[in-house]
Amino acid sequence: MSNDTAPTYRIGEAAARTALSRDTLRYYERMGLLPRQPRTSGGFRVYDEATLERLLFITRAQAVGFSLEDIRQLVSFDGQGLERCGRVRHLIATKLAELDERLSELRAFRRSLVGSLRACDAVLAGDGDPECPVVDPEKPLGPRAPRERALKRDRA
Amino acid sequence: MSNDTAPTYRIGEAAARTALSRDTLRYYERMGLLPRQPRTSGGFRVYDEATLERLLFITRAQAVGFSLEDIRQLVSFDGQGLERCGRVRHLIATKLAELDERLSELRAFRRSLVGSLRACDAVLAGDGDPECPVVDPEKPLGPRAPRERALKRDRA
DNA sequence: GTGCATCATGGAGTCAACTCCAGGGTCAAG
DNA sequence: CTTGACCCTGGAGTTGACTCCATGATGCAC
Repeated sequence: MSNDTAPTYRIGEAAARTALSRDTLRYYERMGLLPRQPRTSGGFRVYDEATLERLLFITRAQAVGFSLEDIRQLVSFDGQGLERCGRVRHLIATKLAELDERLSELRAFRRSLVGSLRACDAVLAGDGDPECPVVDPEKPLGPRAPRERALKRDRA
Repeated sequence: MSNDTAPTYRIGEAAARTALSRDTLRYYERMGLLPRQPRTSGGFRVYDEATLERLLFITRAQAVGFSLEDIRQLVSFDGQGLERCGRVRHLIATKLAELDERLSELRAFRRSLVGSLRACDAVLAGDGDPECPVVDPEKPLGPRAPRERALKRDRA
């Protein structure tokens, strides 16, 4: 039998693999987004692959606009059985509806951005007045990444 | 000649019409998201329709994930002429690219949510183990509205 | 010309989500 | 068995985006 036990990581590795900071991992644990992680005899947190998955899930959820509290509610249903599953289903359905609303907002905003881009091009091509149409009556705006999570070292 | 001058509003009306608070309007002005508004002789801010449009634009931009700083950059190019338009175009193009990335994140997340919903349904229908698949290895999450901006009165 | 709602300003407070820090263990290498 | 990298906890600090407050002026109705 090959000795392929599932790999585990300490907080530094886990942080590197999830592109979060060590402090953020500890913070998530305090906030209940992760259960208290198992520790080594010396007290070091140990992360397994499933937990890293969970962290990536959290990151994606955040990136699309959920608060940590929202996320906590979803992942903290750590009871067992069908009754829990029913509640989770309900939560997910709710979140899905919210997501769809956000999606259509995003699309509407995208349309207005494209419109502005074209208006800009028209102005730059010399058609009409040299008034950039973005900053005046009908101006669209651009999106932005949810957060700069740059893994700054934790008191190296 | 009919006396149809464009309507203007004081801050309370403007706040009501944009579903923002008075304080938020003042805050946006301080932060440079709006130019300093014209005042009545008594010093009261006056808002016109174009400004309300701008506020709605800001709200939409925020709802899809932009920071006020992002938005400020876009709306503060209040110079004139083609050179400004070129810069604005560049900014918009950048934001558009970011937006598309966010859109695909959202769609990916949506897929994972739908998958979880189906997994929940399967469990609830009695197929397989009664282990809700959401909270374990492969759990998706739901989205959330950007912010609850409920127009609390400004020291009514 | 007196009320009363509405407004102004400057500054302090709040909340979420981190981020940093001090003081002190753990552990693998040499 | 010392050293340097890494980790622990508890708590304070930071940033963005508001929100609230005290004090005082406006403005329209009666």
